[in-house]
Amino acid sequence: METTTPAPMSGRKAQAARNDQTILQAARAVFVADPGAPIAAVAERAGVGISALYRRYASKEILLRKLCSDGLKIYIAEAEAALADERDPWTVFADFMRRIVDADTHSLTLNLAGTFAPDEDLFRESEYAESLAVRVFERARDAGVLRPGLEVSDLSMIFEQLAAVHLVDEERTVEMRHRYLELILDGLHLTSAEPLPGPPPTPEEIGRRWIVT
Amino acid sequence: METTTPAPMSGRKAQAARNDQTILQAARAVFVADPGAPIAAVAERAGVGISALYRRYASKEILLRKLCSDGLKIYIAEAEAALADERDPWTVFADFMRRIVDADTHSLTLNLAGTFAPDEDLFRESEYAESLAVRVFERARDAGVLRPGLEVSDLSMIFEQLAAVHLVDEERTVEMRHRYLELILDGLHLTSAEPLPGPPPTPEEIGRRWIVT
DNA sequence: TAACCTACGGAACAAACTATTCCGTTCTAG
DNA sequence: CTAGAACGGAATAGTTTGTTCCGTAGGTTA
Repeated sequence: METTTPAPMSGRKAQAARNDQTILQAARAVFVADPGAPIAAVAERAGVGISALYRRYASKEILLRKLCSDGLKIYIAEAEAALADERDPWTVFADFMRRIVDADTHSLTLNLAGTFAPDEDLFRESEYAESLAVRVFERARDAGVLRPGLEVSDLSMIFEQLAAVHLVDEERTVEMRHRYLELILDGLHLTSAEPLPGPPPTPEEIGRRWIVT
Repeated sequence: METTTPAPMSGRKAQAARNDQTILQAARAVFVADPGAPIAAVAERAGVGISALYRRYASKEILLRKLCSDGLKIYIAEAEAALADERDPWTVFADFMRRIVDADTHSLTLNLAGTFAPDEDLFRESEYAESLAVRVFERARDAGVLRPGLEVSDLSMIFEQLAAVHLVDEERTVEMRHRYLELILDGLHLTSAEPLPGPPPTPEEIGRRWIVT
């Protein structure tokens, strides 16, 4: 007899499936708080043994890549959603930024840059994500709702700045990030203001930080 | 016979005095780039041996405190200069922020929070610096040149965000920080805009991050 | 039920790293 | 010429951490 309920919620398989999630969440939380954290800290936070980790990820580096890759997938999904959004260009753009800040996809980027060797796959995903970001940005710029002189690469830098906001309480941290995001959005929306000083970061300047030494 | 020239620029003493500077600069550069850097990295960057370091600072922690303390002294000097500045309130305030970003006093703060136990002296200096910042801020607020709802504690958070901007080239990094500082300043100067969302960080939330675990 | 296999907990291991100490050397002042 | 300040850098001793290994428990199948 077959049921539509996915799994009896007990049984070894279900437990393992749940651990899949728990471990990834724990890993994210731990590495965002401390990029150099030992793998044992992840296991502890997840409430599992170390071997439960190694069963899933053959090495720390592979786990790190997985986390980054997941972050990119979220970023991609949000960017695609923004491109499908029919509301007025500024609202779409601002909401995109708000959702990225909510998803906190840049905390790992910021902390882990240079600590592990990017994958071939990771590289491809990253390129694709960037190409979507370009389209989201250009749509706003072409609609004339952005301050002159801005570039897509400014977005990366802004996301990273916001990811640097850190209080001990996680919920308050998110609140604070939104506080400063609104401040920045107001600055970005000043369509008749002077361009910002200094040439914007080049894609190369942004990418070079990922090279492992 | 006594000369007014401070030192013959050769001799062991002069060399040592020069090393004092070199070592501090090197330490700053190294720890800003990597807060967990080994002390040997500082020596190498300074082009001296390890014992030249230990002759001056009995331990890594003491060196770290020295760096922090120096940063605070600069901050204090800039704040005092701002309080003595007679130009219009907004210019004074904005220039204060620009100079703090130039001095880069928050890179260490941001990176080192929680990695060493603050001194009694350090604590006092920090309190004094904060009290000055309050006065600089309140002068601007009372003059009505700030967006409503802002608090002094917002300044700390903003400085830390800007300190998170990092490219490989140091000069470009400073340039980028100024780019985003102008963006933020425009937001802060929107005197008739809506207050920012979420309660501002409390002094306690900001200070708690310094507790060593 | 019995054999078997998956997922797991966590101790044990080995490699790497790093703050600090120590000793021989160099250079200068007197 | 000599005492000693300043130094370079190897050696030390302790800690940290990624990964492996082995024994166990629960579920599955025949």
